[in-house]
Amino acid sequence: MPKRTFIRLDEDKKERVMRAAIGEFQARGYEDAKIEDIAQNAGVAKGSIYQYFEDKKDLFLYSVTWTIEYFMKMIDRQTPLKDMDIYEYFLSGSRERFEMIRKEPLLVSFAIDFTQGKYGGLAEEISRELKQVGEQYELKLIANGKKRRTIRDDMDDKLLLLFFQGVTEKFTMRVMEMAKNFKYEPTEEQLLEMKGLIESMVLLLKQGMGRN
Amino acid sequence: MPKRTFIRLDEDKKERVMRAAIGEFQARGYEDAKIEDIAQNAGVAKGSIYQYFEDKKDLFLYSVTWTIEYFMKMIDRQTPLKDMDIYEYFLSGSRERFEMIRKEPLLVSFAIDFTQGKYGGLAEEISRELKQVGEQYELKLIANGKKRRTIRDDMDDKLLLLFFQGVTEKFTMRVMEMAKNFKYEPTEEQLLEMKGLIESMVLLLKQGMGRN
Amino acid sequence: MPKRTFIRLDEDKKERVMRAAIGEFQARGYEDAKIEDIAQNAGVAKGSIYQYFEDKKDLFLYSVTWTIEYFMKMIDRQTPLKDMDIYEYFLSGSRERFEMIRKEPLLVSFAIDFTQGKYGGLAEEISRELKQVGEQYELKLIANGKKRRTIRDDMDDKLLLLFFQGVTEKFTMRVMEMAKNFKYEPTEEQLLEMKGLIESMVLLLKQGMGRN
Amino acid sequence: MPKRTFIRLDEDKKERVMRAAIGEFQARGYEDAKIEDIAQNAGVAKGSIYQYFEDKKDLFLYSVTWTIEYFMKMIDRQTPLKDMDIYEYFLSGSRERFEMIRKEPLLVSFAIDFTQGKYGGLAEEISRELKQVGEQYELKLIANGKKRRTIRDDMDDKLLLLFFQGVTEKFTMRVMEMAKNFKYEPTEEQLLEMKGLIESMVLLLKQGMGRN
DNA sequence: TATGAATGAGGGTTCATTCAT
DNA sequence: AATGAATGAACCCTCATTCAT
Repeated sequence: MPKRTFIRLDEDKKERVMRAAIGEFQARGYEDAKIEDIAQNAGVAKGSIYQYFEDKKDLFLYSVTWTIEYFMKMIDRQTPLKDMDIYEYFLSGSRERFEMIRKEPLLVSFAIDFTQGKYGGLAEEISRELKQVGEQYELKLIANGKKRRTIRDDMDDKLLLLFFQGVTEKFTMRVMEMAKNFKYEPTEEQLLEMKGLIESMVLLLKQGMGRN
Repeated sequence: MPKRTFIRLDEDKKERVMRAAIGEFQARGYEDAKIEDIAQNAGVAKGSIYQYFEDKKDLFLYSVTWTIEYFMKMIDRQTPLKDMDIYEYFLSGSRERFEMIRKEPLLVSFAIDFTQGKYGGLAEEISRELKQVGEQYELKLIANGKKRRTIRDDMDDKLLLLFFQGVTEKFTMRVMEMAKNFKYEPTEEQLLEMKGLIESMVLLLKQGMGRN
Repeated sequence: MPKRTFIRLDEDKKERVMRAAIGEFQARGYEDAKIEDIAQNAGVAKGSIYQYFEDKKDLFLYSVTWTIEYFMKMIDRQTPLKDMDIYEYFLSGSRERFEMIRKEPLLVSFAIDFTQGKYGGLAEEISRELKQVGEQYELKLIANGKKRRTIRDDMDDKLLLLFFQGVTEKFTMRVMEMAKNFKYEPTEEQLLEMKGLIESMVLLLKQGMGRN
Repeated sequence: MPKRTFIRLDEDKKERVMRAAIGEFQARGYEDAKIEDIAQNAGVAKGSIYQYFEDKKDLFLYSVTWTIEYFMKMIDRQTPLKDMDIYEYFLSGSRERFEMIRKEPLLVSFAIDFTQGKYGGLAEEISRELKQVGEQYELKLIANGKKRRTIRDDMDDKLLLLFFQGVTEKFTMRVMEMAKNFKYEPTEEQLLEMKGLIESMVLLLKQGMGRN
């Protein structure tokens, strides 16, 4: 819910503001984030922030929304995942995914943090939505897998989801950590290591929830 | 690092202060936590908090330490798990674990949060300790499992640990949520549901990382 | 002292701006009045206000002047009151006076407020003018009355003025209040009630300051 | 509604704070009044004001209440006015009243201002109460007068009240203005002038609403 | 000339920390 | 040692005024 003034801004300034905000929130947490610093980093005056957003909370909430939309666009651009096999899901676009992590570590870590509830009740409402979209998709993958007989059908979908999320979140975090460590282009070796990580994960997933 | 004054306090008051602090930090997050409210809830004067601790940060850090020590004691009290099978780990003692979650939901969720980095860099240093103790133990279970040939040996211990943690943490969270819903004693039915949850988890773990 | 730009505006826009300003000052008081709201209500851009007036104070001062001029014109238009008896003053033109209150409650109440000093020192200087014009006239009526022997001559004109103003202002306020309550045309009944009010007032005035 | 902290303060500090507040509100109006200046003038820290009052509005509201209570005490100390004749009301105790005006010009002018609605809607609630208390008393004086046959009985009490208030308020204002002009002790001459003013007023009142 | 975005000084408010009792 | 009042730095937010288009 930014104000009209913000909507009308040119893309460049909008992006500068949003990235400055996200950077500040991520660096200091919501309470400690200073509007003045955000404005400074975005290259605008403190007062301008209040021309764009109702208040600090509004700015934060839109930071979450903006990030979600950013990823939505990213994902849209990627191959349609409609009928993908749950195990293929990670093995396919993995290079693209690594790329994204490398190019947008700020957005990625911000997204992870608010999704995991690190911003307390603040982002809850918005991120719950995101979470559910994700869960819907994952549940569909699971249902698909049962139909294709690649996933065991002796267990409740909810339980399988728990298992699936537990494993994938943990590995994603691990990949994130690795990604943060290489500055520019990852070396071929690093990419291989990450690929190995993902393959192991898929193997474990397949073993665990697969129909053997 | 509380001051000498705090050390000398009688156990009851010490506990009241620590629980008030943890409750406040957990409810509002570090920045939003108010010393005044903590003092109030502990039934002491605001100034007294500063007789006990250097400052807010000191109080927070000790809240983490205190929680860690609490769990260390718990763990010590349990049957020596030395040679336990990794799958048995959850099935045995599950009732005890439920008990703890039910009796100390505050401490459990506080521990989960700071372990998972929800308090930003603040608790990192101290909580690393708890994390490592846990990890050491889990790695030992994994090594044991490999020896006993109950865990696949074609995969790196670190990767297996990741898998193990991902799954168990997610299920623990789920159990926590359930535990929050029953007020006093859980009904036999609720206990059964939780037990079913754990059994499914163990099954998935076994399938995934087991040697089939 | 509006700028040349304002002077050149067409009457309609000028009036919209002035009424918006007066409405805002009256509704919120000088300090709380927001230039933005005034501009909005006048249907012009905030910046335009600064093309018309030096600053907020300038706008306020001119609001006072504008109102005064409005009433001057009104008064000019009425039958020459030169030789009117002080008691007749209210009984004659009373319908016209009610009309004005009904048609311009905003201007009337604004005039009353700044005349009575509700805007602090701000309007003092300018409104003193209106006050003096009024007082001059009332003093003339009093002098006339003494000559005609309808007003007691054992009391100082200044004191009689005080008495006269006290009574008439209070009753005017009362009439204003009543006027606010009827939406469109006042019913004949309401007009009668107001007339009765005025007649009672005149009676009291006559008794008090008259020569019996 | 000051906080407990304020209630517990010693009388001297309480009075310093209240007078500083009233002085500031009276000098600059509500919006322009600065908490910092109030604190400074009271000789306390800005933050302390917030230990005493919820916020600026709370402080203002209590300033009104405090002033009212101050006058209540003053009046209580004076002769019981129970059965006083409406005309005697002003003639008796006039010297005491002048004294009060001279000694507490700040409180008096503050009281007049908020009673007359100069603080807009802010003090409305509280001052309405005060106004009604006053009106009740004045209506009683009028009823008494009718019984004693010192007030005409051919007119509605409400109308007589309007007349009475109009006259007395105006003259009170006039006396206030005069009082502001003498610094220390009023000269005997000045007292005489004020007395003359009051006597003229009573005469006019008596003529106007009296039974002749 | 009209517009509305940009600016930043100013002031209310919070709260960790200090201090007097 | 315990208390709770006192302090003031820090920060959000408002809005009159300026400025670029």
